[in-house]
Amino acid sequence: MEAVLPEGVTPPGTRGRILEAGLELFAESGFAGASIRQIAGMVGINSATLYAHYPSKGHVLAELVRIGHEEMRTRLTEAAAKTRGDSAARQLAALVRAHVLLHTDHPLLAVVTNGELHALPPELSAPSLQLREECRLLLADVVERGIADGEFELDDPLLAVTAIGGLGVQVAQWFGPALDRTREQVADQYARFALRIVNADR
Amino acid sequence: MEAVLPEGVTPPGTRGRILEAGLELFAESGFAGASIRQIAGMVGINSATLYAHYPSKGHVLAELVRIGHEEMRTRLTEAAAKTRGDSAARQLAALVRAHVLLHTDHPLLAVVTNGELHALPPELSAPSLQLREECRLLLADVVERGIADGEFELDDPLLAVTAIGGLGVQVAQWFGPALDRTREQVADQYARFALRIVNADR
Amino acid sequence: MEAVLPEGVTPPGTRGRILEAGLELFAESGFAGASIRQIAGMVGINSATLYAHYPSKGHVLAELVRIGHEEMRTRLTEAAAKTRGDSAARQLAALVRAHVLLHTDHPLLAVVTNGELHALPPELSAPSLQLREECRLLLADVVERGIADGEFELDDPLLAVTAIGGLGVQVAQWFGPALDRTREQVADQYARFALRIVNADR
Amino acid sequence: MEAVLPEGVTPPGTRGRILEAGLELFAESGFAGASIRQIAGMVGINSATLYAHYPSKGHVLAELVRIGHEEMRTRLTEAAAKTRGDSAARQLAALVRAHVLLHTDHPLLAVVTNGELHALPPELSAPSLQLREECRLLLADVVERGIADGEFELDDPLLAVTAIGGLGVQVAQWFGPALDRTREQVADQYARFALRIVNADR
DNA sequence: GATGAATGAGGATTCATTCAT
DNA sequence: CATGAATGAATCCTCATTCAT
Repeated sequence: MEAVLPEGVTPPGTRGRILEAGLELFAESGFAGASIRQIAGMVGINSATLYAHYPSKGHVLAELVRIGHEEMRTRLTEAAAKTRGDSAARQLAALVRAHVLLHTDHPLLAVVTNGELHALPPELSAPSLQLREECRLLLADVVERGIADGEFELDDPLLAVTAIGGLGVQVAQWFGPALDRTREQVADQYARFALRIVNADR
Repeated sequence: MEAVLPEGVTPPGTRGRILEAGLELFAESGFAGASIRQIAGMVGINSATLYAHYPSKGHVLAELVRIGHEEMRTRLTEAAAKTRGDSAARQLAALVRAHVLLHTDHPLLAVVTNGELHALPPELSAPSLQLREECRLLLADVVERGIADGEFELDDPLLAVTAIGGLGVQVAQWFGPALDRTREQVADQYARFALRIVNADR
Repeated sequence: MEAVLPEGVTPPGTRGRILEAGLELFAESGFAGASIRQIAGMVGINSATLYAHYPSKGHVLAELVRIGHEEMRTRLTEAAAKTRGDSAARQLAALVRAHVLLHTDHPLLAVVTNGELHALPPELSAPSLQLREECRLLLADVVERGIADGEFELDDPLLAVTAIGGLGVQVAQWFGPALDRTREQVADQYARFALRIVNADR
Repeated sequence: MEAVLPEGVTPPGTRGRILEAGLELFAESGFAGASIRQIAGMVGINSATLYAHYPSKGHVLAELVRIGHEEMRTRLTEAAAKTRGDSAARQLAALVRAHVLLHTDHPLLAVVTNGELHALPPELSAPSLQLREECRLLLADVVERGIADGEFELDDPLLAVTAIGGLGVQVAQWFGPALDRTREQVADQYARFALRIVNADR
């Protein structure tokens, strides 16, 4: 699978190509399993040259993780903003659609962002953890509003939020050209699943 | 988190302790990130001694992955057997409950089983991939039966099966004593989410 | 004994010093008995640095074996060329002299070249084996010509060629400053022995 | 090539099988290149069991080297004894025949005996070095007698002795079923070569 | 920016050997 | 006699990183 970073955030030139190579290799082999020489080899530079662009292997991962989380925050925030004032159901659907599309559009980035965060020292992972919590709150707020409005019906809202978030995350594990569904089809279906989970799809 | 292997499958003595240490370390750092010396250190043996029990680091992982997939197959098969003849909804609930409980009871094993399979050479991963497909079919069959019986209502059964499967898998990422929910509570809620996804919870 | 490589073929700098150290140690302890750390220690570098110059221990041996065989081919070919048109006896003497001098001048290289070839994987030893066969043919042709011309008298030319070749090879086992013979003296005597073996020294 | 030890000297049972396996492996890979586990594996015993028969890997080699040198001494002494009173030429021929036959009959043993002696600590190699010198003297004496009797004509007897000895040693490198010569044919030819070297074959 | 050479630490694995059973 | 488990030392080699050029 090709490593695609979100538009506009990839640094130009060698820096960007290092990031793309790192993304692909970290996704495939994990942070520990990918070597600086592999990354450099994929970029076509000497491994020492990498240090002219990033101070360490960890900083390459850190930038990827940051980009991944920022992209998530951006997309979810936009989705929430665009549906401000709509019913909780419509807003939830928009959030889930955005979340799923994030994972269909950047599956490798999602895999690295979610799966390799543990490899970062706390001071590098902290900002990402905060973004993640922000996003969770975005979702949780909508669910709570839906309950308050009587739109949703849930015994355990926290588990519902967790489940709906998990649904989207899993998409990165399997979405690809092998599947004969478009990103839109998956997003629509998953939004519907979410509405059903909160019992808004009656 | 303590590394707990399913009952009855842990080899006795040093072999079993190696497996437990490997489970914990592979879950925490990934296959490449965990060293043979770390594993041996956790067991309290010299790293060379490990080779009296397993021919390579990969074989330790392979056995863990095999155990994980066999436990999944066992539990799902049992759940299906116990509900043979029941309505598709009851059977789906039983399968999801079993799937979720697998992930609450052995979260580390699930993380390793799902996340480190790629580190195995194909000949060691093939048997596990087949078990995984078996389990997917178990779930898919129930969903199809539910549709045929008019119990379930779904536009895209394949995506629903994927989503329901993904729900359970994600549980391993967060379930733990920090959460004030019992394994049973999570399983019940998730079973209900699954029924809602297939629109059987009307 | 000091490890002396043929003039002009030693790579400059560290690469060459690695080769010389390898030569000495492989000759003394065999390929398996010499460690990469010993070689590096003799050169005065870290053992990891060796891999900046050769991809593996085997490649160090391979280059030595290649140099040894090429030097043999060069010397024998030159000797044959310089005596083109001479009698078979004179040409045989020239070949044996060249062969013996090769072994007095580079005894360690000969020991490694002949004795450690088996340690190389086939794809690395094949070129050397071909050079060796070339040299054997050079000798065999002269002997056959001598027989055809009536200069030599032999029941079993193949065994004679083998014996004469073997004579030279053995020189590397004992020639050294301890012996009070010069390289020229040994070469002259051995050339004479060869002529006697083919019964040209009547 | 099968590892054949001289008759009557192989210890019975496991001890002997260890010796044969060691012979084969030391000949193929050198002392350092052959492992105790390989030897044990070839014998069909656990590697620890080997220590019930030999106190160390070095002692296995030491016994092989001792057997090899004793066999050489035995055969050469017998050849000399059987030709006591004969002309120097006949005795030289007998010695060379015996020497060559030793190397056709036990090529692996010769390779190990000559090529791996350096791997032994001095106190284990000393006895063998003495046997070797004994054999050299046997040959040197005959050559000197031939010169004194006027049978042989040599400028440099020492080199001649070395050359004739070397001839035989080399036989172990190539003699085998691939060659369409019998052991007797090789021995006869080489004896003749030796006589020619000393110029007794006029 | 880029590189080749260098390094100390550590990787997985094998070594010869020991010992309780 | 034989073994399985154990070990400390050593194996080859790769690691991330540095630095002079």
